[in-house]
Amino acid sequence: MDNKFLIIDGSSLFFRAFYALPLLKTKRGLYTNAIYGFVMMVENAIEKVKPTHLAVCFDMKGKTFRSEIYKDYKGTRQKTPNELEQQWPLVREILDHMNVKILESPVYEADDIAGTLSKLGTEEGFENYLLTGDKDYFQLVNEKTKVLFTRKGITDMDIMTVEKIKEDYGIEPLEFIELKALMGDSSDNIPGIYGIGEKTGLKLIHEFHTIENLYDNIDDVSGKKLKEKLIDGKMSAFMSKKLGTIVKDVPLEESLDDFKKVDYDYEKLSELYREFEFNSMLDRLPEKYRKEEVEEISQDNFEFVEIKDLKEIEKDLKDKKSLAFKFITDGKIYEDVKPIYLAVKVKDSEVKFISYEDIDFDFLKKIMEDEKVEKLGYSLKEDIIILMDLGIDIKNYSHDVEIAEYLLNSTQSDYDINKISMAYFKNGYLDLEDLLGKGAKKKTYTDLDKDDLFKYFAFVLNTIYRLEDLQKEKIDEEEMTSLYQDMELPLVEVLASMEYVGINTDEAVLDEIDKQIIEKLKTLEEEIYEEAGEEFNINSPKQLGVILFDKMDFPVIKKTKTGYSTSADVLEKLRGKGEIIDKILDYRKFSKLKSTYIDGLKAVINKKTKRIHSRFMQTVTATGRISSTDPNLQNIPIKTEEGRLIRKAFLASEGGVLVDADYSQIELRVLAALSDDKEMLDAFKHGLDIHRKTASEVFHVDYDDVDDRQRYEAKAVNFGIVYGISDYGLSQNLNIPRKAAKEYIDNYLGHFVGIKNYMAEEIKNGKDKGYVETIFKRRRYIPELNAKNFNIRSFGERIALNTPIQGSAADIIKIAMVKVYNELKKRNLKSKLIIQIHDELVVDTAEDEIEEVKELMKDLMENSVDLNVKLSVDMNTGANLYESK
DNA sequence: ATTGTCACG
DNA sequence: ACGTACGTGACAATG
Repeated sequence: MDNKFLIIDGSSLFFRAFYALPLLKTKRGLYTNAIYGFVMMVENAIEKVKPTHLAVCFDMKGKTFRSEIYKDYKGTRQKTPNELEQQWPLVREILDHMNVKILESPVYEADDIAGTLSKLGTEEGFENYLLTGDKDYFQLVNEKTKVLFTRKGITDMDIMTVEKIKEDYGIEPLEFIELKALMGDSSDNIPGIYGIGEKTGLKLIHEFHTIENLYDNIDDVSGKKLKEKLIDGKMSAFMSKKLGTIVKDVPLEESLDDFKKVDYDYEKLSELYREFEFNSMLDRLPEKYRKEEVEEISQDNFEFVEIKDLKEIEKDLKDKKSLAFKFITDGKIYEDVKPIYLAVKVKDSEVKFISYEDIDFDFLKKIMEDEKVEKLGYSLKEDIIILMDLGIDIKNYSHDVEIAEYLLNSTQSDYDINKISMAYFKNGYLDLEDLLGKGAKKKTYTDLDKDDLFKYFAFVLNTIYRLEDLQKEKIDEEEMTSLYQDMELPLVEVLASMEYVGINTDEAVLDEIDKQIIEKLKTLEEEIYEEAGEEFNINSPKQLGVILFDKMDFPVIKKTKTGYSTSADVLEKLRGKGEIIDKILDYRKFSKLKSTYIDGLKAVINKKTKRIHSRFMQTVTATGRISSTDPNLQNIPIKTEEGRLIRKAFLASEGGVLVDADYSQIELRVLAALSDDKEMLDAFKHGLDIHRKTASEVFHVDYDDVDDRQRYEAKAVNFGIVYGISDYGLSQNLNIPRKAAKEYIDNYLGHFVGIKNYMAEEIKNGKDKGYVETIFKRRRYIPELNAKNFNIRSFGERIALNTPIQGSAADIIKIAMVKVYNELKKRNLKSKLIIQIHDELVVDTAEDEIEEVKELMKDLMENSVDLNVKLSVDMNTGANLYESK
């Protein structure tokens, strides 16, 4: 058999792979796109060439002999991004396990080594293949040497032979050196001759073949301008030729025999591919090294039937007491938009579709409320809301693909079922975005062909079943089964109810406040223009910055990456230096109130019910908290009186009151429980004011002698502890010197030793395991903890400290929510849980149930969990949110 | 689509 | 020596 030598230009492939692919990231936060693309290209080339010999060449960092010739060589190269840098050692690790020889030199570049190898190969009569994305290699092509030139993407490859080069460029391979001498190379910062590009260059080389010959016959060049350019650039051309010529006699220790291809270390490769989540790579390995979970999805994934009578599923349900379902709808039922279809799949049966109008709702109610039939779904909250509207009380729903995936990795940006599917399976996907498009032209389900629509939802329902066991297994392995079944799944129904019920909102109250705000804004606007001496857009930070810092010469306190910072803390520091500052702060405040809380809220009041149905989201935050959108009801103003007035628009339902219950210091209590700090536990046990207690320790004064300022500062220290403290952060917050902040912290940790130890332990633990967890085993992976970059690592450490605290508090209130909701339901009370604000619950309470509700809320919230610290709940009632808080 | 700002816990 | 508090969502301006 003939010897075939595959020589790989590692550096160029690595860069090409990185820029050709989106930034892929593993669950642990490892970037893998360059590695993936690299391995893919190498494997493709190996498959194509079937080499007997193999080598990879890399550039090393630092200067090479070319820098001696021209100091600016590669001077235009930008710093490699961090995401790329990280992948570098991992590629080498893979190559090691592929048993490929890696060559690099402090003096020569990858192409010089490759040139030398191809020369060696040529001399021995090998067939040589150079795999690269760099055109420079064309000069190495000869009868025995071809270039595998990667094109756009990572799968396309051109095979460059002598003939192909002649055909494409009309010149000989070696003449590429001459061409580059003339046109230069911007990526390597080789100058060439100014004003000569590929076109002119090719024409000249075609005619004169070498630059020596060109300059010997310079008078034969047509065109005066061009001749001038050539004469002016002669030096540069010859230097560029030197720079652009690939060296072919780099001294090497290895002989060709050393590059003989050897078998891979499959065991190790399989391990790495798993870590990198390279499922398709695993498939290329011999059978016994493949990943078991990778499962082929076939076309039946998309099969379905349409039915006219829902009862057709009844016989299937006889054997399998399990079904997945999804309503297909373009809107919200509480906005009077009815679903178009219902998709159902009884386990192991075909997916069935039925028009919404054709549904026998009594039958639907029967199966949905049948405790013996388990239900599965994806984004079940949406479907439960629809069922609620139909008066159906779903029972025994046991899996929600979205919620499950969120528990497995809470830091993803979305939980699109197609993306989840791609992470578990190999093929057979349908992307909703491909179907509906995005942006302004986004279609609705109604716009789609019925066939496309059904195909997609058939995929969804089939995927729910395919994922069920895999996700549940993982959840079990990570000890989150109880968290999933006893907390998150029951909560889905609670959140569905909160969204469905909504909160009674009085638009007239908002209109009244609006009138006053409009007046205030008008006056402020005029006064600001007056002092600025011109009119401008006060809402534009850019324009405001110009007025304040260029025109009016206020001192610049802080800059953002685009210009001057005009944020409130900056303006705060400028207070007293001019009346305009206070006016801008006021203007900002009222402008915010108007846009977000007057206009914004008015726009989302349901016309028919006069209620606002905020969507409470369960899979958004990295810590386990719930979030609220459209509108966000978790950030209604309270800190300033003007803003707080907005709360008067949120009313109890007719004749009732709002009962508001909030946990007192829940995060600090959680911290006391987690750290088991004796002092802190003691303080809570004795019902002390925790900020006052902190102040007495930080400032070394008696508990009773703490003054207001000290308490205020101690409060900031406590916040800092919860956030993962830094002296700088505290100093900024309190506007005190960093040294003073450091002293506060040292005093604090010197006294609360349990907390100090806990913090160190938590960080170590996070670094070792790659994640931290809450009291109830909710997990958050923190790849930042092992970053080389100080800032990123510090950020990771603060996350490691904050997440267990914030997350455990979130766990606690979630448990309380489920208990309160279920108790209200069990007792058949009219009162409904309608809002959660992280440490606070609001129940829209019927008048005759007030005492009962207050009692049960306090009891269930304070005793929702069993901790070594007491939980304390404060209660308030009122006709509206202003009064109940 | 991104940035700056600001509302909340 | 590094430059920072943790977690969200909405809006207006601007690229």
